[in-house]
Amino acid sequence: MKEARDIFFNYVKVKNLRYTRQREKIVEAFLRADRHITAEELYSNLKKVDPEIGSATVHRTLKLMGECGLLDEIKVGSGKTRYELKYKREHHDHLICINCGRLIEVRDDKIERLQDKLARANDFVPKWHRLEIYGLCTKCR
Amino acid sequence: MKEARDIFFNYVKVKNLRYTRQREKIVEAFLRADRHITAEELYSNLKKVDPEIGSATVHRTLKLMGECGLLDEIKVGSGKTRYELKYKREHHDHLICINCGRLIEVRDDKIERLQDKLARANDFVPKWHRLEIYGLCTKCR
DNA sequence: ATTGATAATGATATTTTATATCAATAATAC
DNA sequence: GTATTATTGATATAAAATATCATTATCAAT
Repeated sequence: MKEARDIFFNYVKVKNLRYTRQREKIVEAFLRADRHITAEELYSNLKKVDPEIGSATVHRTLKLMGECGLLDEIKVGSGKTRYELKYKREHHDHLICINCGRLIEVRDDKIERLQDKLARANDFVPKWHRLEIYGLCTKCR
Repeated sequence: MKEARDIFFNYVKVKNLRYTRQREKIVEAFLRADRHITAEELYSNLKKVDPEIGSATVHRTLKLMGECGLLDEIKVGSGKTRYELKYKREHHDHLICINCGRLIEVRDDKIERLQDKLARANDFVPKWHRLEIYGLCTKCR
């Protein structure tokens, strides 16, 4: 996943920020990580390999990644924010199991188009959206 | 809005909970309030009239109202949860202006049906959903 | 109406997640 | 190499929600 990395470090350069060891490690760990990871999980992953990284820096770097469009914040359920890689992935929606918490990614182009139409019909310029369908997954019903 | 009130107090009765002065006031204030109110806002509304009500009780009562299906929790943006009356209102989605924060309620039956279909196609039993479309409203574009 | 069991309350403490502070350090331009 | 200043990590703080707990209030049984 070389390109996503480059997006980030290009953003850093453009904004006259600095290329640091920590940022590099955090970005790479994020790109390697499971989808929908929390800041805390990412921090503890990194901690194992490199105990010299602070959680504040993880939060700060995730924020930067958000600013340059690399990830989305997903706030759902327990108040813990989850971060999801956005760049170069097709947009998708989520099915969320209310019993076990499983997240399933789905997509339906017809829905996407209708959403756009709906927004425009209300004199609204859509930029992005979030659709979460709550219910029971196969295992839990 | 008598019926919503009754839903709540019926739930209280069924669960062998108690009918208290505070619960009554909180529920009625919520039903009178603007849509998408926060716990804090509701608390401060109540405080003006009845300084004897505690914020913990407001939170607890909102939770109860959620359990009996009277309201939805909307977690968006700032980490502050907003509560929205659900009972006897048609389900709707939200357009959210990323500039001024305006919330516009919308609904499209075709989208609703497709969402249901999408969930079932994934072996998922949908219970409810949330669709938020972010963008710019008329004033802000 | 009185009483007994116990649910509910409000004040406060605690938890949880994210952000701010700040002295020390490290990255970059010159 | 040096000066400038962004970044870091530890820690404190903020902000929202929940837990604790002694006291009070509800309500069923009498």
